Amino acid sequence: MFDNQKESNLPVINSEMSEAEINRMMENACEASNFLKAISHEGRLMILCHLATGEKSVTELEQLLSARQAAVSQQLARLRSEGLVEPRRDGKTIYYSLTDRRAVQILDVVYELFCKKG
Amino acid sequence: MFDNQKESNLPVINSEMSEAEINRMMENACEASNFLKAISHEGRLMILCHLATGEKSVTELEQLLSARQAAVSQQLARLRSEGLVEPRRDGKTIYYSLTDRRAVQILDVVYELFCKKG
DNA sequence: TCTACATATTCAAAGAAGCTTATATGTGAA
DNA sequence: TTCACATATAAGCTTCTTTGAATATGTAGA
Repeated sequence: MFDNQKESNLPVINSEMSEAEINRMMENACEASNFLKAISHEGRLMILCHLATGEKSVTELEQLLSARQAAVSQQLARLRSEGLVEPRRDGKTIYYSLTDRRAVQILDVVYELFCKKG
Repeated sequence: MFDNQKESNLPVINSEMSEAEINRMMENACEASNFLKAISHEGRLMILCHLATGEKSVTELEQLLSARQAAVSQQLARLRSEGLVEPRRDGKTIYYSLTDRRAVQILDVVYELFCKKG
């Protein structure tokens, strides 16, 4: 096993915590959990990766993911509801871009850990 | 909107990528997606947080999470099957600890983003 | 060996999430 | 206004996930 304390800046959780602190922590965990669920879907993860290189229209994303219109639109709806992306209309087409620096930061780490291995 | 390019080290994904490169990327996305799914469960996320402060027995985790024995054990089984934690037996009790630096790194970022806000 | 304790596993039920098909909305051009 | 295109939403279905209850495994001590 490796030594966590050396690598992590995570706070110590102990029994001296007040109930308020524990509640706040549970809320944070819930929020983080929702965020992670939103990005842990393979299609949505790929969408975020593609958007990280610049805004894309829905049709472009459909092609990049080889997925159907409705499916992509629903995945975008989910990301929108989490505040991770935002739409910009230009005529008939709608372009999506990232709005949340948190998404980019997590993606960076995920990219480090899963794409640069080996 | 903010400028992704300034903040991110993510690679550019363009149409000049070979099929092999795209396949590799899809595999990575799939692997990352599985990893993120494993940690995006509120209970499992809390378990990982608790383990980040040092190994804990199953009973301790049950109390910390106010959850039932079977539920905690199943969550641990999932984390075990993903290779994120490992058990150590000492007499009748079994202690769990983190085994995957990736979990700690993601947790660090998540903690930064969701617990230090405001 | 028998018993008690700690943990794991199995299985069925409940719930959540995702996809497809069909339909609706909004925009530009004729 | 009518049509065509781009996107969004809704409904129904299927599949995955999670949970609780019951049961099994493994260990220590009497």
